[in-house]
Amino acid sequence: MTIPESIASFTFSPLSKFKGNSSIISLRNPLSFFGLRTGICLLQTVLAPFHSTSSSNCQSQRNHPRSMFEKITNLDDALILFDEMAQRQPPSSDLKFNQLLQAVTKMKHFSSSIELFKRMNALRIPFNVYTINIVINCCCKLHRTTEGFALLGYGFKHSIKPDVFIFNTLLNGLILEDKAIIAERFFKKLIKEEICDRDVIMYNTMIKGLCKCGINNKAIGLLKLMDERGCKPDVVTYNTIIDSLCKDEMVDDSLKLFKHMVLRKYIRPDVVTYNSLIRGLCNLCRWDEASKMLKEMEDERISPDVWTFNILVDALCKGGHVADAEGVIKLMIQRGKDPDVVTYNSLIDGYCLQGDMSKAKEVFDSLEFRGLIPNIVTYNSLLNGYCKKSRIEEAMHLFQEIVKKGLKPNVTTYSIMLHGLFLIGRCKDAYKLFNKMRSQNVIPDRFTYEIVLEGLCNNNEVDEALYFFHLMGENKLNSCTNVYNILIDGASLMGEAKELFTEMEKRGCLPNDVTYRVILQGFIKKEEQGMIERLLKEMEDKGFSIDASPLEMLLDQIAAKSLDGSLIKLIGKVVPKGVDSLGFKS
DNA sequence: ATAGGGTTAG
Repeated sequence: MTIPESIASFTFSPLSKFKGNSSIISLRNPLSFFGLRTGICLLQTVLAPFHSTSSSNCQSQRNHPRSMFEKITNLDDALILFDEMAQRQPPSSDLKFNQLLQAVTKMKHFSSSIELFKRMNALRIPFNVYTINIVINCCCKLHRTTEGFALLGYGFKHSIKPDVFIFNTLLNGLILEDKAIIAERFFKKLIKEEICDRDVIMYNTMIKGLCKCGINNKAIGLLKLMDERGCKPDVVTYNTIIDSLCKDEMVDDSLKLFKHMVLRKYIRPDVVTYNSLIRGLCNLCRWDEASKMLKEMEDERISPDVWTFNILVDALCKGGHVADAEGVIKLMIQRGKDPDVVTYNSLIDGYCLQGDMSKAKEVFDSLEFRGLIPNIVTYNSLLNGYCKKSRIEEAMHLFQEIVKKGLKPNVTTYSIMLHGLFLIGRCKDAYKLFNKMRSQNVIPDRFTYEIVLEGLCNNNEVDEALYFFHLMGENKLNSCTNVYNILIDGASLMGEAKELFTEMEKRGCLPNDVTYRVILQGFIKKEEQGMIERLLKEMEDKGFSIDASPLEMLLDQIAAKSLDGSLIKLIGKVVPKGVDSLGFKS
């Protein structure tokens, strides 16, 4: 296979010629993705041919909105128009009302849409199956799918027979709310009892649901099944699974599916397909392949969009190459793709990661001038930067600004702040903030709990941590292994640790390598021969290997004769393969 | 000719 010229000019840069191996360079230096010297010459080469035909002419095609409702860009105008339409004699058609409702929905004012529908009913303005679907969709987007189902009944009363659109909307609602089991039952019922026509969107929606709860195989199974049943999968079907596989770091499987789609099924990939794959490859630092993909999409006349550029900017920033990210932003502007707030959020994140808070702040301040409005993610990035540098006062100040700007701090915002407060030992303030979070109805997630528990442990508040942990009760924490690890690590009283260790298995959360490292270290410190033996045996049975740090501690203590040499045999069985220098035979 | 599905934050 030949490497495209434009990539080659970049990949086989002067340095790699000396080494005669491009992959070494790219592994060690992700920068090679964008050229060694300036960082962005690859992108320039790859992306240049399309420069003149960039999508600027797309805009001119949209000079004439299909309906006057597309002109409505803010909620107030929509509400005024509604009043006008409601008073008009003769009254506006249901078509017009639907268009208005849809315009409000497109602006994401879902509750307002529902309110308008209620007013239509109060005013006895007639509605149809489209109206009902728009409103059900609003309920679903607000995670109020139950109300969506209720509207179904309301429609029946008004002789509105639900169609496949409505059932798909509801199915999607269930999946948005993570009710996959109910969704699957609903889906099967629709199909088995032939309640409505089935179409590709119904299958796609169900496939998304399966992917969302991590059962990619089942999703692929359904993909095959729909094909067999004569419902042809389309690019969205494949995109859904391709993206899910990429997110689960199964990029090779994803690429296989991609090839299957293109070469066997003759389905043309689109920009979303490429974006998913490029993101997946970047996340695994497979830069060369990512740039090949970029080249491929250009060859296929699929123009990178703002998402594509944002993915590149984000990957570069996360890899610490902020200067290159800045270069990509210049490039995207050249190509007529205006950077959005997501672009700059990544950049802010990148500067924060480098610890360059003044640059981060500079980018943040530039948003206004660029006509962009910072969102909660923007604030979270900056907050995180300040907190990590223990600049808590500035963080606090920013936190207050969030509320002033009419934004709502979310679970991430609070978690970042809590982390910052614990970092500088302000446990009391952290506790206060935690309570404030609860009073604002922001639900802590597993990260929040981990931050609180770790924060307390690090500040020698192990008893508080344990108390807090038990207060959480049966609260289902997905990563409860992590939580136990933190607590076991924090509990210097080893009796407590032992209890937690037994308790975690009882609660169905399995110890992992971190658990064993942490608990082993504790018992080595306490020189508890018996417990160490038990743990080493258990590790051998479960196939865990010992970490470098407890191993070193163990050997030191054996050498100092504070632990018995008979342990050596057991240790040999849990030393990871490849550690031969220590003279163990496994 | 007015409704439904796929890609980015700690």
